[in-house]
Amino acid sequence: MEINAIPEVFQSKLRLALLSALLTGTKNFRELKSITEATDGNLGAQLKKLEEAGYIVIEKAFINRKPQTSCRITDFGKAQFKEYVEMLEGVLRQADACHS
Amino acid sequence: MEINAIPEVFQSKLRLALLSALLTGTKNFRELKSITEATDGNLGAQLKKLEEAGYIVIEKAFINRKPQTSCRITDFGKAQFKEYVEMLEGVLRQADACHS
DNA sequence: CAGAGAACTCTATAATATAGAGTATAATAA
DNA sequence: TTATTATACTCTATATTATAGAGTTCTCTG
Repeated sequence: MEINAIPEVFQSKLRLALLSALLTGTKNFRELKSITEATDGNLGAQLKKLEEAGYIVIEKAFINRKPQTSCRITDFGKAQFKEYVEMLEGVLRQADACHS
Repeated sequence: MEINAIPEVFQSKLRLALLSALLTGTKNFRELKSITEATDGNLGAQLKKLEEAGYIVIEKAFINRKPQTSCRITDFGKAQFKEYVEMLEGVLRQADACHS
């Protein structure tokens, strides 16, 4: 990943928080809302963007007779997240090398 | 640093690229323009934001009889960048722990 | 069928990034 | 002194994006 080509996905605090939450396991809409304190509308919109970008999958079901939207990060999403962090780590390493 | 409180500064590809470039040493306006391929207006605006946030210092001088704007990352800027990366590393570590 | 809970869609607003024109500055040349 | 040049800035308009919130849809319950 190039610093000049950072995916759109990572340029939003909320999307980053959602991905972070999902990295530790599948979560439903309610849980994500509670974790991020986003409004329904915004949460839905950003989840949709993450899905469209292939970072997560959204599954709808009725559980305990209530609708539940379950969100799971994809392998691609995980890999991209990791790549993003590794790119930043690379920047730091290079910076350290310059001053040693 | 908390995932829900990521500084504004990091929510822009261009600002991130500028900080990355400056982590390896002081650079002038021309160099940053060439590295990021930003327009003058946008570059000036984003550099100003970085300066206002205390991440960089901007120094103006005439070198070789030409005006030159020299940008340098501050200790605070470096520390924040490092904190940001470390926070993301923490997220990854936690995620790995969940699947081991 | 009415009501409740969940999550969505839609729309309007606010915030932000970006482009580009125009401007200020200092040095130099004439 | 005036014109010219290079640099980087300011200002403004536009485009993009995030966000809030109202209203809608859906399924189950009573």
